[in-house]
Amino acid sequence: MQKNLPSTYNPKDVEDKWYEFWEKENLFYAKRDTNKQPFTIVIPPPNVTGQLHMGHALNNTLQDILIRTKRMQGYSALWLPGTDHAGIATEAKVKEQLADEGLSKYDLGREKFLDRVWEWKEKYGGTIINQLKKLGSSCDWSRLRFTMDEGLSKAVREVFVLLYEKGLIYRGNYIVNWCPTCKTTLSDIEVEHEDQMDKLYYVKYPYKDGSGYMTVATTRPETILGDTAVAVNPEDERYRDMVGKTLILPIMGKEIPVIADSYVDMEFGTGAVKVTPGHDTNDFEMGLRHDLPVITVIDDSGFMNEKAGKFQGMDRFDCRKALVEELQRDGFFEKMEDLSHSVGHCYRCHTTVEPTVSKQWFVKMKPLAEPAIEVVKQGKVKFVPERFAKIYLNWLENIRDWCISRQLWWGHRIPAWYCKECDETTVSREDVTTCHKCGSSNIEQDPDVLDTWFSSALWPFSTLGWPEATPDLKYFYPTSVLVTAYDIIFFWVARMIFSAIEFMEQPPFENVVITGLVRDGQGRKMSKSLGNGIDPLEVIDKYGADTLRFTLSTGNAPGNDMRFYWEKVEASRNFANKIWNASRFMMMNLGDFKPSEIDVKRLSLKDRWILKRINDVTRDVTDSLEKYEIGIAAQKIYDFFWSEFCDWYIEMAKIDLYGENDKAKRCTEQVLSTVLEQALKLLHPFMPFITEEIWQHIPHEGNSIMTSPWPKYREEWEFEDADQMELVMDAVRGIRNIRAEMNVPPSKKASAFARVSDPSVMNILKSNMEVIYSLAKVSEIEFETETLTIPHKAVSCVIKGAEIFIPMEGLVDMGTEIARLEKEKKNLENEINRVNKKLGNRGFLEKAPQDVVEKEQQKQKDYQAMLQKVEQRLKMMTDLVE
RNA sequence: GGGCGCGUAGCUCAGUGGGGGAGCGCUUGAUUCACAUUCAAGAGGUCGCAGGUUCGAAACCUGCCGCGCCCA
Repeated sequence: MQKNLPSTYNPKDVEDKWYEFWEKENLFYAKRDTNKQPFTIVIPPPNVTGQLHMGHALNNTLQDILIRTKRMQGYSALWLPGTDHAGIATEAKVKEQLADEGLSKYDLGREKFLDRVWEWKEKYGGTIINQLKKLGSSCDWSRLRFTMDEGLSKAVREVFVLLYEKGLIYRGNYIVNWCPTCKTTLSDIEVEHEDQMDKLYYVKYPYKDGSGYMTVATTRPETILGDTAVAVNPEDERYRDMVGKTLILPIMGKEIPVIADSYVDMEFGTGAVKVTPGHDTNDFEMGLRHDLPVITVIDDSGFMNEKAGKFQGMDRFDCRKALVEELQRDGFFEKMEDLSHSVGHCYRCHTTVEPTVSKQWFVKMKPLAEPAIEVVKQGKVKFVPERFAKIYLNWLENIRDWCISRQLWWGHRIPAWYCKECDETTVSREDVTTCHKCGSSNIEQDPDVLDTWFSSALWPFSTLGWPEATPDLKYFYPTSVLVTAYDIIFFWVARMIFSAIEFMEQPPFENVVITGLVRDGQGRKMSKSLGNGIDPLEVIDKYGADTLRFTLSTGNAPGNDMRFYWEKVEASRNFANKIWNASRFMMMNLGDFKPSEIDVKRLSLKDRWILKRINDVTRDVTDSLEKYEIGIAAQKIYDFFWSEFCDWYIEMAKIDLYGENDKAKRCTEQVLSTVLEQALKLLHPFMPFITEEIWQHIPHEGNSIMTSPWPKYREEWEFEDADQMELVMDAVRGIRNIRAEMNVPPSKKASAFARVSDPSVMNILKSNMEVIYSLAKVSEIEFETETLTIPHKAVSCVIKGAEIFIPMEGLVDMGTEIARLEKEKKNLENEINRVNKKLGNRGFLEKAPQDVVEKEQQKQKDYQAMLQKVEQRLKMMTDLVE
């Protein structure tokens, strides 16, 4: 065994080495094995153009923890990786690059532009994959997929055609969200609503018959140019007689009707609203109900078009000002007020979204949403934590049709061809050259591409080979769990669920584990514009991937946001170092040790205790991971390793390891080695690199810890008497406490007296005297059952069933000792009061479970005995002072 | 306007029916013997407020206050 290891762990020396080893040994490869259960996770595909950020780091750490655990538990564990073509983002990046050369995408033309994007993808698309490897992700890279791969593109076409044939995809003139900067449509969820301060303008619309005017309130006067009605609520008394009258639209001078629609909020403004079906979603719906004409007055760049008359060519916001001035001049303006309201912005560029009417492709959502609602309601798909199911359901229950066409070039081109001769649309799996109706070759493919999420929605099955019935699809589908952040439940999770139900006839996964966001130290979202992002690669470079992983997996519950702190990183780094040093200790002390099965009959109390503890921890960690309580699992193994294994067991083990008793030594070596290896295995999913590095140094079977079997709970390690260790530990703590309070340096060995009333306690303490000597720095303990003559100048502590005294050789400050005893007395009295109150309550005795009552009764006895001893001692000390 | 979450030690957060926890920070002491990225000891909390359910509430229910997020 290696003995000359550095005293601090250096991740840089080991991480890349082991990752290469795992890859070389093909350990990430998931083999279809009918003797094993499959366990499948598909990665939420990061943008191919992206860089790893903290969100990815968190999300992928959690997936890796789950997949590594299952792999060790004997499943055929597949973690399927890949990237997403990210239409808008990628196109934006390449456009930027072109701009540096003074070119636009139109200068290149579609084909050449796409060549550039592919070039760019080949060059930078691997970045995030390599970054995932740095994190330690045990993905099956042989199955790497990309949403624009041939197979996935085929799946997209198949889905489009099938939905079209079923009438679930249609093309129509409809109101859509338009970004005048990105020059594309956005789906409803790509619009971010933000409150902002604006003005609410009150404008007079005169009646045609000259009987005065009606005042309407609007935040967007520029859209007056496209008004086709004014609406009031049918219940509104004020306007009952006005419905059906005709108004003259200010500035434009044309006639528009007053209509009644229950959508109108009587409380808002004047209770009368202008209706602009061409530029407002709700107005558009109202327009449909009342058969109003649709007039768009703003073009795709956000400028007023030819329908805007003299305002043509003006920016929409400039037009607003100009128009208000004109209204004021012409006497149509009544007043304006400040108003805080919610305005939609483009999620990419933050431009104010312009609702506009245009011809787009849509997915009819109602029929698809219904079964997707059912599977969650019936628990066939479960969210962790559950509350996210509500968010999901609420969205699907109020869903509107999904606009899937995007005015971009990078993406899956819509497989629809329009005939210029007969106007027919041909939708086809294969590219076509002739119209399917009239046979004309004068046809043109739709220039638009599909929303990137359209292909992401198919990810859980398209990546496994669908629409082909591949063996992978058969074996690994449906997947087991999806791990993703709450901000893409609508974008992605919901769409995967309804797509999978439609095409695979079953949901894509059983469980959805929702993660929160990683925020900065002040709780702000990490963002490029704020410059407050922490680069995970920087953390890995400075502290190692294991440290980053542990930082992200502890102290946080599913679905809750977490803050990133360097102090937390350091704490995790310290833990890695602790693991390193505990292992180093073992390697330095085990010499020519050969592992063999533990002989339970030879074990000492400390051995039985630590075996019982690792056994419990094994069960608890396994259970927590099973419930996706990853933070709890991490905390449990952390506490065990540091507080129990290192602080107590290793310290106690030193006695045997450095002692003369060969049998005891061998036994301790055996236990030490067994517990360490088992702890390393439990830690492996969290910290794969350091555990592999150490495991390879210690005696082991197999070629990697990552494919070694996950520890099992063992009934033969239950050891009912192992709790006796607590008594010994209490004695050690008691003595340490006295020494600290009395300022006795550890270099000064004290001798102690123990007055023990309980013979079984006497036995336990006597047979573990060496432990007390060593850990509490005591040179000897003299035991007495009866009235031991204790030196007056001694301090004492009381534990269950015993009193321990340490003579202080004239150094005792009586005042300090009395104060210390008073404090202890008060603590005990408090405990006794609490217990007495409980036991004095008849309801408690009658209704509480028997074991709880018994526990309290035992406490009452123990505390009273302890209090009595403290009081006696206190009386003696005070008498002495007087 | 509707919904969700959070409020626990100085800070950041776990805990969710039966003696209030962790990390960091703070105080005191310790270093040839795995680790100062360490060890030992300690201080610090009417678990946001008010009601209720219960033998028993930080946890469950209701209301309120404060903060945040999502949807419209």
